[in-house]
Amino acid sequence: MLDPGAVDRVFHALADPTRRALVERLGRGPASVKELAAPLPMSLAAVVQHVQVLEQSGVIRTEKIGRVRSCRLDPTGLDVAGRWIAERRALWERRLDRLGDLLAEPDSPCEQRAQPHDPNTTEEQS
Amino acid sequence: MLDPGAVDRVFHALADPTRRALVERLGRGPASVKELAAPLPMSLAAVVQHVQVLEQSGVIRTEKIGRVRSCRLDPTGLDVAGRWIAERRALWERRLDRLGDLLAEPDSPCEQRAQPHDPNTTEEQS
DNA sequence: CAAATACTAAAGTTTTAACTTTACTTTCTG
DNA sequence: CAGAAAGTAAAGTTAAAACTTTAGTATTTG
Repeated sequence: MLDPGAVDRVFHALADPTRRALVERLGRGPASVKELAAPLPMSLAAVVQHVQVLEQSGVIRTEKIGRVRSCRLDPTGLDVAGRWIAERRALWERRLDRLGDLLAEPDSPCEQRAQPHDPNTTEEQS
Repeated sequence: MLDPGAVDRVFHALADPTRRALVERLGRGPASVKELAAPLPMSLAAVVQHVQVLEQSGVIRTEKIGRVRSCRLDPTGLDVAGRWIAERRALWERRLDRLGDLLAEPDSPCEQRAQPHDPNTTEEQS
């Protein structure tokens, strides 16, 4: 259920702004490494390295045809990151639900510090 | 629409495995910095620094009461990352849809090049 | 076939980030 | 009130990443 190594690789891949720019570009369709490098202020070799990181993390897929390596998005990688995030958010919401239950329960068997508490104040956080 | 600075901060924050571990821990409920540090093989000061990165990225919120700083998850940060990912995935799917349309069309005026090689740009020489 | 193209591999440099140590502040607790 | 507890701030150290340069290898193209 979500290989920790895969999670690590994909979040590391997405942490770099250049690599996110590559992903955004590839969202508009496949491109060669040369095309990816064109708008970027760095050497082709640097872009090749970024492409390798993205591929190893499963965020993109590449295929070499002749002397051109064509790159395109692969949803597998983004799914790993998306699922990790969704899981954390789900946990957070479950907790809020349970908290809501406790507050709704007028007579909970919960051994809380029974603070004298103004019944008018609503404790809320946004 | 998704401040690039915010995206950068949150993906940088989530790139570190220790920080993701902190987020996972906080998914099970709030905790002090000391409690967060307990299971980790590093100094308290290091954990404080991680907590600061997480807070500045909007992934967690903290509040200091007396001498203890209490930390809890804040969905705002994860939302930023989640939305960025969802947008890329949406683009990818729209593209597949269009491709499907083209393939379904038996008599399409198929433009060969999906990303037209810009006729204006002269091929670069190095 | 010679030159150009599009990478690729390896090594070195530089920047960034993580982590430590030390010293200090503030807030409890006995 | 003395000392412990829980951070915090700053500086230094170390390790990881990003990027460059150089020197290649296949693969077209004229």
